[in-house]
Amino acid sequence: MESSCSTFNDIDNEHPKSIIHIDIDCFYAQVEMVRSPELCTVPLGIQQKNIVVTSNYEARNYGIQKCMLVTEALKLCPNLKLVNGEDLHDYRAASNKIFAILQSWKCPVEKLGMDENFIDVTNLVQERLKSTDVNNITLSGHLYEEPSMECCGCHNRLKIASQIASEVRKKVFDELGFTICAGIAHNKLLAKLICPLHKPNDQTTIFPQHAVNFMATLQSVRSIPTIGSKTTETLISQKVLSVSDLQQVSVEVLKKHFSSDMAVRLKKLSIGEDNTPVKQTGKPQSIGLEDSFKTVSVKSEVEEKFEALLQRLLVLVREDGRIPVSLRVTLRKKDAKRLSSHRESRQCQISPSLFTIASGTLTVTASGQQKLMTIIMRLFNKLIDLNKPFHLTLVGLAFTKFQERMTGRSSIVNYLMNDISVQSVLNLQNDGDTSVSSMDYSAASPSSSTTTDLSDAEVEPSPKKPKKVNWIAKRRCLSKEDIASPSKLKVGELRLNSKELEKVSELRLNSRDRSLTPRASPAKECLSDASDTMNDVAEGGNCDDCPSYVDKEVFNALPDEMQQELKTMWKNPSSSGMPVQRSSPRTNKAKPNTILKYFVPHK
DNA sequence: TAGAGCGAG
DNA sequence: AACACTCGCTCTA
Repeated sequence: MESSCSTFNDIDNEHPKSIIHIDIDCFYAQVEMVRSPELCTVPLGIQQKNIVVTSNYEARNYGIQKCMLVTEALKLCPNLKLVNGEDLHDYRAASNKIFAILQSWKCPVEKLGMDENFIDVTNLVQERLKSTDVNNITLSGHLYEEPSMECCGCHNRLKIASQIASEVRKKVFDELGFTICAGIAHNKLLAKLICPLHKPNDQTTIFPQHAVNFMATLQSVRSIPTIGSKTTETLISQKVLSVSDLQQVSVEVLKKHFSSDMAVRLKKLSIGEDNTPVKQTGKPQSIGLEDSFKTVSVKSEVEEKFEALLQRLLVLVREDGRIPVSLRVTLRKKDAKRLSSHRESRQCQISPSLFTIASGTLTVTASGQQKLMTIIMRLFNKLIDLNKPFHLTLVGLAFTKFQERMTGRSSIVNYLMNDISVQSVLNLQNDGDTSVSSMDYSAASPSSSTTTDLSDAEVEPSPKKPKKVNWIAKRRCLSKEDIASPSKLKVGELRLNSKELEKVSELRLNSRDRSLTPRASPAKECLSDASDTMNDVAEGGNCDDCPSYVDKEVFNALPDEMQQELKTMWKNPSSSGMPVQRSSPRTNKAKPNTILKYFVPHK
């Protein structure tokens, strides 16, 4: 059942979007080959523990496969050159560099792990279409299948998208030396699934009309993203094994085992339909760590574990720069029945005043750390009855909310309290043509004067208001430093044992030290009290017009217009969304946000 | 809002 | 190959 297409050629059509999926070839191996070009000509394997996690194509000729035992791999290829890949630092750095390049097309980019990205080039395609002869558009790279009929105009759009994909691949190769694959389609699902059809260093486009047939070529339902192990199990229990099976089974049957929404979703996926948006990747919504072990049954031991976790976690939070306002404690009890991940957790709000911002650096006082430990153990007590014996196999700690999702203006205040961010903004202004100005969404975003209310209400964006949702998505972007500095890493990509973690932490600290302007001269320019809480400083600003937490040099470097606005804001904090009290309810009225032209908040 | 479950890499 | 770790999304009470 091929989807019927209209012959309309306007924007309001059936397949309006153009999505590129980017996949870096044998990522770890390429990082090593780029670093040491002599490795390019030999079979290379990346080793973690005693397995080869990936290999270059030279090695694959010998039959080396992902996650093969080292012994086995060496049998197949005695000459296999092995490089230890347990320290992910350089891989993360490379991943971030690539991400930065992808941002230069000024389209939403969503990072998926270290070696995959989605780019929504819909708007860019639309732009290019205006200055293109629609009768003479060529496709770049492979096409899954020649079209047998006209469609809504998506063929031309996807052809242009394929050209963009070529540009992307060329630029990444020219600047960093990485070869990558791309899949081009009108949605994320198809773009991702079509991507590996021609590997390595190549690209494939699929037109919507071939979606159903293409999906039917997939062996297992498991190959569809969002269908994981559990869903596969359930489907198999209904004799649905292949994607083709899923295409044929009735929604009614599916509804017996899945929610109505999920049932419909599964059916759509099976025929290649997917309307999930590409979400601009930004800072994580939670920062956490966990530690597993054989067993811990003593309270004091638990306390030590949490203490250690907290220390590491505070490093990460400091690097992130945002002030956490919620803390979660997780644990896993030793369960006779199943070792599997039966976690339990408790969380609570924490006072932002536990954290201090001094000279742009987030810190926690000793007493603040003690208070945090008290909170942690209180949450722990909610999970465990200390009067009874207990056996734990895992403890975890995570900050799950951050103080920053405030009004447009107050988010600017956050910028000024974090010199890394301010620098990134200044960079933006100084070299406007920079290739990594990820925050310029002028073409895609609604005119700023129409979107004034950036109040708390948007923390939970209403899916019914696409405009607002767009805005949220666009506000979630990385600053230049986020991308360039290896110290700003997505915690989710951290997968090291504790020793490695310590090493990385050191690296992060070092690189941060380098990236910050002064070494350590706290409170020189202003009479700021290091123990000021954010609330305190917000009310007690001095230093002429700018409060103590603002670097005066930075302030002076800002455009006059913005200086004026900020001064007004500081004089009248209560009406301007200053971070006086984060408990202030949703009283924010719409207000001018011209200042947002200069800042794009982290989140 | 908190907590659990699922999915991804 | 299975497991460990971290993060995001969604559903439910």
